[in-house]
Amino acid sequence: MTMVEVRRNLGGENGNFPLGMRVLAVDDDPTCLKLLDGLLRKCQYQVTTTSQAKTALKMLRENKNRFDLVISDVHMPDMDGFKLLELVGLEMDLPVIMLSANSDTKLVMKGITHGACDYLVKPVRVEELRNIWQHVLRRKKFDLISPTTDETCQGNGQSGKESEPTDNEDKNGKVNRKRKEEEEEEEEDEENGEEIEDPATQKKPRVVWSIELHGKFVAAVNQLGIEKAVPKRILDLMNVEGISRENVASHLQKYRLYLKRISSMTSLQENMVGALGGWNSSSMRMNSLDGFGGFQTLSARGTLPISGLSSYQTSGMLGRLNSPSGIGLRNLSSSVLIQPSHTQDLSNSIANIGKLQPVVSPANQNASLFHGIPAQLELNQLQQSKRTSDIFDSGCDPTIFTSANSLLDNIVPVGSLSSSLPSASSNPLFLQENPQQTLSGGVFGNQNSFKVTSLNSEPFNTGISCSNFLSNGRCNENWQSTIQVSKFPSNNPSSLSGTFSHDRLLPNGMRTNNSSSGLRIQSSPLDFSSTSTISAPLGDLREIRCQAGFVGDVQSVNQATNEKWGEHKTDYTQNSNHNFNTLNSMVPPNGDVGQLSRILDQHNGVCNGKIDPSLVNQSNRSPSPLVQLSEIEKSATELKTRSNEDYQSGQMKSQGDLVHNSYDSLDDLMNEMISRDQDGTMLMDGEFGFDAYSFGSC
DNA sequence: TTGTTAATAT
DNA sequence: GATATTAACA
Repeated sequence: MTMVEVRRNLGGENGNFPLGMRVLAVDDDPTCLKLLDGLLRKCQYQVTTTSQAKTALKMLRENKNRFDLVISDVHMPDMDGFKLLELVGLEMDLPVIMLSANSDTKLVMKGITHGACDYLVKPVRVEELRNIWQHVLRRKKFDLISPTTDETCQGNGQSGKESEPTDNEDKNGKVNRKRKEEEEEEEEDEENGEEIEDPATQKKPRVVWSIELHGKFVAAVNQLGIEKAVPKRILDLMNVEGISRENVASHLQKYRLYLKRISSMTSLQENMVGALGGWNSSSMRMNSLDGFGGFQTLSARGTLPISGLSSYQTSGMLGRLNSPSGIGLRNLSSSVLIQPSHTQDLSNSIANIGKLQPVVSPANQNASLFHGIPAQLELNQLQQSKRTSDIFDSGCDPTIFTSANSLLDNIVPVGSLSSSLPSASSNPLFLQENPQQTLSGGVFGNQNSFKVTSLNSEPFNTGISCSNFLSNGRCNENWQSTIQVSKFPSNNPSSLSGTFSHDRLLPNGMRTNNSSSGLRIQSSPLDFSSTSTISAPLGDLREIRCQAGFVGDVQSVNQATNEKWGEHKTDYTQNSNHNFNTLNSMVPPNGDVGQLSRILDQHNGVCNGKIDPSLVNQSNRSPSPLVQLSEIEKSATELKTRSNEDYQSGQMKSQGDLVHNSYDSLDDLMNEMISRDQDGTMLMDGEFGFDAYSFGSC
């Protein structure tokens, strides 16, 4: 309804509002009433008079639309003016003007608070009556704008009608007063047109953390290192206008919670694995271990497609042992930084986080990422398929593969790795070896689940951090940073259940003992958008015994490296956040994908005869099932026969799928895992859960 | 002032 | 419930 229409209605038949406005005048004093009548008529109002309040009320009730406004004396014998005011307000919601010779402020206040739209003091002047129409207009306008409020008012009136006047009075008074205030505001707006809001009350525009913005945020955080990432610095690094320190602080808060959640998920996963059985007593000890090379990356649920496999190895280990470590990344259009690190120098590593940045050119990513990886993948897959056999029972699982289910709500199907791999907009993470890292002894020394002989007790620490930012829609879900750090547990002779016999060499160059080694795949019940796993290289391992305790590696590592986090009130230490930092820091600023292939090559070379660990850790779902190496090897060999390109371009299918299905043959497994498009590129299954693989060793 | 956390708003 | 803003506190 337009204002014109409102005024037409207000004007009644003639449409010349306020001319002809229908006014009911109530006053017990005939003289005053007569005078009032005359004045109102002088204003060309349509006037009805009565000397009795009850009569007035009756008239109003008979036809609620008969009058536009009521003018009532306060003091009347049959009914108090305020009572009439109240009832009118409740029942008709007509504007009521109080009239009284008493100009006492309290009385005026009472009238207004009880809902009177005006309070006139006798003798009333025509000038005052000339503008009373505005109350009608205002009331009508208000009704149109806020029918609900009016409705409420009416409702209150109805309900309170029978109750004590005092109760109703207060209630009504408030309502009416509020209305009055609103009316005044409206009036102001009308008068001032577009009034400038008070800067003090003006709300800040809501900051939407777009992907780009978040990307800058994460970049800044990475650059600073999570430890030093404080709102102000982040803001400075982001160099974005329009956001305040508070905004950043808020986002940082959320980001931290996110990381924490991830970490807790990891812990949960570990715990579940341990609790699910399949782990013998010795394996249970793994919790006490510093953690063995298995680690996984987690990503927030969101839309991170991940595709990419890379392997890395610790530099120290590589140099000496050439033992390869593999990392599986499933991150398309996301940035992932992975770098092995040594536990001992976490602080330094963290400081270097900022240096980590994805550095792979899209063109090369495909090849480089997958180069040399196939074997490991194969192992994983094979093991998964063969999961029915319990390798752990046999006693040795040097290598652990960890895969986490995808948390991603949206998984982006990848047409091909090359296409899916980081584009200019995406920040793929890549594993890089850190040549500078040196192994320091002691890591393996105390490991229960894992025994390595000839390791020299060198600490082995690997870490991966992945940060994935997808370009797809939701920013919050795009936090795909995952971090995993794994430390190789020190070897604990007591925990050794067997010796690795290096009888067989896996296609990827890994040697495994049929009886003692197996792949173990760990899948997390939790969805991880991206998971990456790293296999810890076991350089000089002559004997390796593995217990199915790799799952706990991450946790143990965290504990080992949590000194810094411990400083925080929040428990970051237990989570992967810490790891994340470490990993990031470890990643060489300029690492290139080429390293992956190189690493892989090394891996092949190193593994020969030296490493057996091949456990694929299939997370919670089936912790115990293990695949025997022999079978794995066989499968792996078959896989190897396939073109290398296929492997490189291939992507893993969700682990979940794999888990649920047992494969009788390699082909089945492969089919299940990989779908290809016409170009021969692998297609990522929408429910792809195979986000990460971690290789415990070799 | 700044950072962190919790409460509150959207 | 997820996010963002704001308040409160160290």
